[in-house]
Amino acid sequence: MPASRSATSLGPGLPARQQSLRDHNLALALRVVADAAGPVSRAQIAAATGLTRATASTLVELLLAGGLLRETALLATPGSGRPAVGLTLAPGGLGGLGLEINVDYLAVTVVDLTGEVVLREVLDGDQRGLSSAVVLQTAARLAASALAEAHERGLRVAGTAVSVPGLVRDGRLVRAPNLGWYDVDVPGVLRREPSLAALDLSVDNEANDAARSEVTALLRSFLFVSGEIGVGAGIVLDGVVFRGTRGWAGELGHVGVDPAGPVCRCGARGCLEVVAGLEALTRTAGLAPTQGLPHGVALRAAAEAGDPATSAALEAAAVALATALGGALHLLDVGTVVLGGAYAQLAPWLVPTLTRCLQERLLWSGWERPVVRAATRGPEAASLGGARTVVTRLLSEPERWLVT
Amino acid sequence: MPASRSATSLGPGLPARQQSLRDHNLALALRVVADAAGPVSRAQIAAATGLTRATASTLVELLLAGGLLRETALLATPGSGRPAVGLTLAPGGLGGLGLEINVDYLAVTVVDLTGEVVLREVLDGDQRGLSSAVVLQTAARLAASALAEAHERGLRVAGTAVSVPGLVRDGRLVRAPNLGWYDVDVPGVLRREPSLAALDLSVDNEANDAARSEVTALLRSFLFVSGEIGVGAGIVLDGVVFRGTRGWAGELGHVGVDPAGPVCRCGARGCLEVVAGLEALTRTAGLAPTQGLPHGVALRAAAEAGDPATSAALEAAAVALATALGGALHLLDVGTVVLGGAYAQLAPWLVPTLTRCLQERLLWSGWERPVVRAATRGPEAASLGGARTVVTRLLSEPERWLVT
DNA sequence: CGGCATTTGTTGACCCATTGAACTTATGCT
DNA sequence: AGCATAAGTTCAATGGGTCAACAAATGCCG
Repeated sequence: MPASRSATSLGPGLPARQQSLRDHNLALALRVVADAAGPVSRAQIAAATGLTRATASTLVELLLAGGLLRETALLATPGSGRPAVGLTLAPGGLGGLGLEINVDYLAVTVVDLTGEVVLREVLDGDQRGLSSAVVLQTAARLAASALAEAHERGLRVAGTAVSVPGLVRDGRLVRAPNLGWYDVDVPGVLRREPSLAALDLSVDNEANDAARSEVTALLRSFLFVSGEIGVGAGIVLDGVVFRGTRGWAGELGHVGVDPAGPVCRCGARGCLEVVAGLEALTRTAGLAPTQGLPHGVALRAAAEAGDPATSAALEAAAVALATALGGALHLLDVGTVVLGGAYAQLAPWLVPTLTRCLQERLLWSGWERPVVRAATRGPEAASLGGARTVVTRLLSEPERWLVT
Repeated sequence: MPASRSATSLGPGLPARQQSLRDHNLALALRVVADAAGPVSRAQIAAATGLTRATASTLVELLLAGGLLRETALLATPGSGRPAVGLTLAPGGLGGLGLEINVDYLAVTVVDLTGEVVLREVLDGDQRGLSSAVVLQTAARLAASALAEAHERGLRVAGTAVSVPGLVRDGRLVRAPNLGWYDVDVPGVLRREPSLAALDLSVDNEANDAARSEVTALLRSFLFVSGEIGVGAGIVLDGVVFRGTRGWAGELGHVGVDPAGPVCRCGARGCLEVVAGLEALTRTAGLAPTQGLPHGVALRAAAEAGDPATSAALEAAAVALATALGGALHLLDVGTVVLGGAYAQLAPWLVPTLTRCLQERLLWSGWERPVVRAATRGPEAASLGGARTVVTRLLSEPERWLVT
């Protein structure tokens, strides 16, 4: 399995110094441990990286001293020879925090270096109508308490990822229509909470972070489709979210699926969003427009009850989704679709038709089957994905966390 | 302007040695010279890269010895102080060769380190019906003669890029329907020509290489749409062609644009290809199916003559293209479309409608205008793009070309 | 039970690339 | 002519990886 990923120090355009060698090789050694199933020996690190045993040893020494690795029991050696000392990622040493601010809940997740969830909290409640300052203060308190709790358990949080349901540019939330927020300096406001003041904060779109939460060793490239009132996609290529030239990539909702379809709020005709978005689904299913309550819940209930109008609406949505996704998969050459957001709950009714239509549509379905499945995470998805991102970055630049 | 690009030595997963430092910094220094408008001094290289003047000097010394750089006249210094020695890419030293094998012509282009065309030859002639062995032998001879000619002018060709109109996987041409070729070992056959035997040969899809030929310092991310009987796209992101997980990315032709459209040979309904491909265009325009002669020529003639059926057909194609491209631009967050292949010739009739429809469709057209324009290159596009790719790779790993 | 092969991890001399500071070279300005 | 200024070079110092030898810890076999 290729270690892959990227961005291990030595950015292009930057000069390489001796220190860069160290940084690169530290990350390399650390990644071997992170990607391995069980404990790993120094000799195995040397073999896997191509470095000398001598170098591997010194690197491991530094990582141990920095609290990133931990020695475990001896490894069971197959043949004869001196037994190896096992090395694993240090649990409970360093970790990452993810904080999600969404329309009807706030969520926080803390993970350790292994990516395991240490701590999670979801705070339900409709945030619409509240000012951004108030909501962000609540979120900041939530994060601060999680931070304190994590600290109490001996976990140093290395950074925080904030997920928001809107367009992010240079760390600022440009607009979040569903919250009614425009041009909010999210990190700035969060940092007013004293215990967050010094933290390394990064902000990204909620769908991107949710997509990241679905990355596994086996599934590293896929399209994460988030179906809510709007329809968005997180494009994940080899474990990395593709953001496009301006960070606006993944606008699946405004892919045209029917030139004869209804007019969208964007002005065009037959966008996926107006055909298969939750509002359209609810209307086509003949359900009353739900106030406050998420559309997904009502739809799922109706589908479970076997309501024929709802079934027909879901069928039509699946066909439209297949058209849009077929185009996207052809363009990007990706083989897997993960249904997230409200689509995850509706997956049992969407997947069969969607899969069938995609198979009919995709040029390469004769060679490789397209895979469509529901997201595995609920509302904690984005905060988990954010927290994992922090950890991934940590693993790729460990030098920042070594005591000097 | 960011130097960007990528892949300057030190691949992820590989250990970093002292030599890697050298390699990285050599490429860095070389890129400064390559990206600069005029000659550059050692001191400027040092300043631009962040390296010491001492290091910059030794790097330049190596690049001079390797024939990659050349000293020019002194630079006009603005103030006082010792005048600087100018450095430029060595013209006529190392270069790259691009060879295109297409349905109705063969083409070869040789460029020097600066990307300037040194030599070009196009051999017209329908290749259909001929066996791959025969065609490839002709192509090999063409390349060999270009190689000899270049050699005579003192140019060392560092590598060769072969462009083919079909699906490439691991260097093999899996299938090229328009040529009727299936599973051809292109490099293997080409290497039977003695003077090509030792060359570094790489193979890629013709549309990808044509797309590369449109990359400039100002335009580094765009969608290159190649309209022939099929419709393909080369996705260029920050100067690099995006290939997808299996190398099949850019299949724009089978993006669905009309659920009520005609059935495509892929089995689906309303693919872009059956609505706006050349065959469809010719048919809708009421022109006789042209034998041998490229469809594009007949269409352009009819359009120039003001034939109303042709105008209507082009208008309809532009609308369909806008639907497909709107989706693609939304997904990828790219702002520019370059029309290539036969679309380039038809651009005057396509661009106005296409631009208008895209502006109506794109969410961000209020902030930034989408740009649609015709490709600047004719049949030499792919071979030029291929040759440039060779040079780009050369510039990113200069250590391979330094005498030891 | 003892010697031996085998593998792990460590030590120290060596190599090599970048740094930093001093130095030389070549020009413009006064 | 003298001085300021900037370009390019030299050389000892720094630091990181390699290499080979070695010590440590185990299994195997006689």
